[in-house]
Amino acid sequence: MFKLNKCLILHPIRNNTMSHIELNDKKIQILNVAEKLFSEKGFEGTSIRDISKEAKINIAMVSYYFGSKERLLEALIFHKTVDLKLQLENLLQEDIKPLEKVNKLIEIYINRICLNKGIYRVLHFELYNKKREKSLQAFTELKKGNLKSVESIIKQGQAQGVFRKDVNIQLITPTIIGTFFHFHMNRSFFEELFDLKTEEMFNNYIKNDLTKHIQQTIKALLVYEN
Amino acid sequence: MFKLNKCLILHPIRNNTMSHIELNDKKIQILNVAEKLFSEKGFEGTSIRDISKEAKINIAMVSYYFGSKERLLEALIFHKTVDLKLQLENLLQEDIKPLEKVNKLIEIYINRICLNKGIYRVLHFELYNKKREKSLQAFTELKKGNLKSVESIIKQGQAQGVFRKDVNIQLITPTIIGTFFHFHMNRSFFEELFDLKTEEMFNNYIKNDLTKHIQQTIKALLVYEN
DNA sequence: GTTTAATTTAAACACTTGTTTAATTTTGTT
DNA sequence: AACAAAATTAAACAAGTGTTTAAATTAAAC
Repeated sequence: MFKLNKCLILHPIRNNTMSHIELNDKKIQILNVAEKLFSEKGFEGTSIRDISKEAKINIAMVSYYFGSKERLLEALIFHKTVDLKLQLENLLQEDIKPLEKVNKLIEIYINRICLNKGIYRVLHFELYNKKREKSLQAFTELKKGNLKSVESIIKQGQAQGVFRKDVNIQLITPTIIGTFFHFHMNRSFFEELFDLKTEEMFNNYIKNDLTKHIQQTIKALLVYEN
Repeated sequence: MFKLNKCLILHPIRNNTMSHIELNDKKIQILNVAEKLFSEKGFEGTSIRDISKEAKINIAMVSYYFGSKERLLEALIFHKTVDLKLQLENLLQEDIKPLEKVNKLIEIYINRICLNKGIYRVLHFELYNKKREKSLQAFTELKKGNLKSVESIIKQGQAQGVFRKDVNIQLITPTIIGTFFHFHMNRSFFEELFDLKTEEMFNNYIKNDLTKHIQQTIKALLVYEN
C-alpha cells in the first residue's frame, strides 16, 4: 500500500539488547492496547490512531517502535504465544493417570486462551486471511508442537489400555478449543441464555460448567466402556 | 461517520414487491461477491470498491441498492440464514431413533455451514464486535430457534432412556459447531497435516472423517453405557 | 413516440488511513 | 555543562474510505 522510501531504524536499541526481545514499558503498553482493540474491532477495524489514543502516545510511536502496523501484529503474536509451549511440555513429564493428564490439558488450554482472549480471537480471524500468512507462521509452529503433546498424552493412555484406539487424535484439539471458542465468540448469546450478568459470573461459568462439559465430552470419547 | 443530508429512496421498488425481499440478479450478484470478500478479508477489510470491481458494477450501485455497507451486511445475513430454521424444524418431525436424529442434526449443521462458509465466518467475527450488534439480531434469533430444536431432540432421547441425563444440553451445539469451525478456521494447518491437496479432498475429509468424529464424540457423550 | 421511472455512470465530497518528515524535548554519558 | 542518542511531537503526505451528486442511459408505460 505504502512504500518505505527510506530504510528507517525500525528497532531502536537501548542497553545493547535487541528490541524485539527487550520490551520496555511503552512497547508493552502499546501491545496491550493493540491486543484489546484488535480483538474488539479486528485488525483492519483498528487504526493506529485508535491505538495511540487509547495508549496515550503519539501516532508516530507505533511506527517508531514496531516499524509498521503489520509488524506490530507480528510482535503481538510472538509476545503472547511463547510460553504455552513450555506449559504443555511440562505437563507431558508429569507422572499422573492419562485421564487426569487430559483433564489438565483441557484446563491449560482454557486458562491460556482465557488469559489471552484478545490475541487468540485476532489469530483465528486473521489467520484465514491469506495475506497475513507470514505474520502467523509462528502460530502454526506453536500448533504443531501442541498437537505432538496431545498425541503423546493420548497414546500413553492407549498403551495403558484405558483409552480406546478408534479415535481421531488429530481432531481432539479442534473439539476442545472449538467448543471453548464457539462459546466465547457467541458470548452475548450465552450471557443471556445462562443469565451471566457480570464478568465474574461469565468467567466462573467457563471455569466450572464449560470446562466440565469439555472434560466430560473428551472422557466419553476416549474411555473404553463397551 | 457520514450523515444522510437527504432521505434517499433506498429500496427501489419494481413489480410492486418490497425490495428487501425481492432480490433481482444484480442484487444477488452483489451479495455473493460481498459474501466472498467479507469472508476472505473481513467486513472492515473489504471496501465497496473491492466489491464493485469484483462484481463488475459501479461503486454507487451498492448504496443505491442497499443504502449503505452496513445494510448490505444485514441483507446478506438475512438472505443466507432463512432456511436453516425450516430444515431443523422438519428434522424434529421425522420418526427416527434419537441417535439417528442427532447424527442427522450434525450433518445438517455441517452441510449448512459448508454451503455458506463465507457468511458464517463473517457472522462469527463481526458478532463479537459490539457496534455491529443490530445487524446481527436476526442471527441471534436463529440461534435461539436452533437451540430449541436441539433441546427437544435430546429430551426425546432422554425420555426414551437412550440418552443420559447428566449432560449440559446447551453446550452441545458449541461442541458440534465449534469443532467444525475450528477445523475450518485452521484450514491451511489441517490441509498440511492431512495432506489434503485439492478442494475436493478437503471437502471429502469434512464429509467423512470430521463428520464421523463429531458424531462419534456426541454419541459417546449422550449414550448410556455405565 | 413521448413521458415517466429506474438504472447506471463518473466525479466529487468529506473524512480516515498508515506512514514519514523535521523539529523539539528528554535522557544518558562523559 | 556539553554532547550525543533516544524519545516524542505536530504536521504533512499520498492514498483509500463510504457516500452522494447530478447527469446520462436504459427500460417501461401510456
